[in-house]
Amino acid sequence: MARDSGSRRQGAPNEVGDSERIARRTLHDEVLDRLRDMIQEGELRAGERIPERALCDRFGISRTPLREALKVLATEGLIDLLPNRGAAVSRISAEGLREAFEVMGALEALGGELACARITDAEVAAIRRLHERMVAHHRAGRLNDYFALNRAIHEAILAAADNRMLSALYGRLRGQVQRARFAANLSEARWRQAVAEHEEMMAALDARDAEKLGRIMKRHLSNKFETLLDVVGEDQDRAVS
Amino acid sequence: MARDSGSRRQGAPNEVGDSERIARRTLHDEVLDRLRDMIQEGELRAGERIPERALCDRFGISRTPLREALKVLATEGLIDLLPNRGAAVSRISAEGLREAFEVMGALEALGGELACARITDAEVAAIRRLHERMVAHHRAGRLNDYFALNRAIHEAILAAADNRMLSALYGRLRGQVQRARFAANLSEARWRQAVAEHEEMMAALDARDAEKLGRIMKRHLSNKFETLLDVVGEDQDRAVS
DNA sequence: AAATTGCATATTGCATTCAAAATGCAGATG
DNA sequence: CATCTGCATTTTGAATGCAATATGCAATTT
Repeated sequence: MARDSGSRRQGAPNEVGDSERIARRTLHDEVLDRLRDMIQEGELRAGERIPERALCDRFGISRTPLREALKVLATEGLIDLLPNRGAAVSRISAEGLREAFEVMGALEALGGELACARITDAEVAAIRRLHERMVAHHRAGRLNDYFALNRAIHEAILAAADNRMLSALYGRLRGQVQRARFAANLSEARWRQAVAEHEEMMAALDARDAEKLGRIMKRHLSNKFETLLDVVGEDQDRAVS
Repeated sequence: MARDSGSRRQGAPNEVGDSERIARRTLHDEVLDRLRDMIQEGELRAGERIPERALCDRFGISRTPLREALKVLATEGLIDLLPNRGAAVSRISAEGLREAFEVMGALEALGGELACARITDAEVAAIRRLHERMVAHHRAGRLNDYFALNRAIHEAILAAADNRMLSALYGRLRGQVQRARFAANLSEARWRQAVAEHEEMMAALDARDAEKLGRIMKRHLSNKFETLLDVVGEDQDRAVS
């Protein structure tokens, strides 16, 4: 297929900062990350077909590594594989969104509970600082900064839970869900409520009250889902993303 | 590669009972299931290398669909992919097992809670019958039958929770974990305890007490993990499976 | 004799090729 | 005029081929 040069390339050299080690990624891995991003960033829209050939040309690779990446994306739930008919970016139904949020709620709660048992004082202090900054962003109405800190806090708690499987699973679900960018619209009331819940979370975390933190985080996520439904509107059948 | 016949085969026709629809599965799907089984059944042991060529010969397929299946198994966590060095059945560390059980506990609890809200009387009655049969197996000391019913009960509760994502996730984790066949040895004391917990579960389910059922199921799984650790022994570093 | 180097072999990653299924469209049929 | 049939085109599924990396072994050096 006369590619840029007939020779082998060997992955973007060293994207991680790991200075000694020479990073040598495989093409399918690279493509996988790239496609995941494209889907999550909305560059590929839900329901959109993914013709193999077009992407191959775009990435300058052959179909083999691309197809391997597609199989993986399918198991991650980001695309649907229609036998003999190619791949399409998966649509998330309102139903699927509910399911994802229910599971994420349970995972967040678990993260909170485990974190209470395992977190160090220093880590709590660090999260506290993130929290203060987040509250400041709320006061100033800086939604994007608020979301960034919000996410950082949830990730810090998960990290403190010291369960890689949990973090990985949660990350995957968030990836599936965040395509529904309810984020953009958030009523002032909902926003205040979310911040209040975060205050509660901090209190429970300070007290190392696992039960309580778990409950709050579960409720927090449940409310997040309600917010999303508000934004999406009433028709339950419409694909959300 | 001179296969059995140069021609295309088209998957085992119609393994599902779906009588009208002609099932036409792809090779990689078929291989995927087959490999998953082989790993979970212990036909491929943990740590064992998986040379592509050997499996291709064995299945009578080319490397392409096999490699696609391997990529998927890797994302499912059943195998590790070493760049340029092939695949190996993943070892589960005691650490990984703990993580998996923590997550499964949260998922079971969620399943129980949701089930309480959504389950019908008929479904409860059906689970009750499964429960009675399971108890009978316990009394008679039929471990395998007990396990079968045990699993059926947990699956029925999950099904009643009406959350496909939850069921799928749980199934995957169980797949990773069940290779550690602690099942075989189970002290009488532990067994009695498990049955007692199931009694509690039934009571909570009858009362539709979501909180309580969730708590019990979480503890149930936590105990299951303890049991496993008993069997595995004390050295934390040894790979369990 | 142990360690190291160089080479032959085997295995993996990817590109390419070939076959089967799906898609689109023109003409035929009612 | 709408629908159906048959063929050409496109696209997917799988096999094969080729280059690069890893592996194993023997000869060499100290």
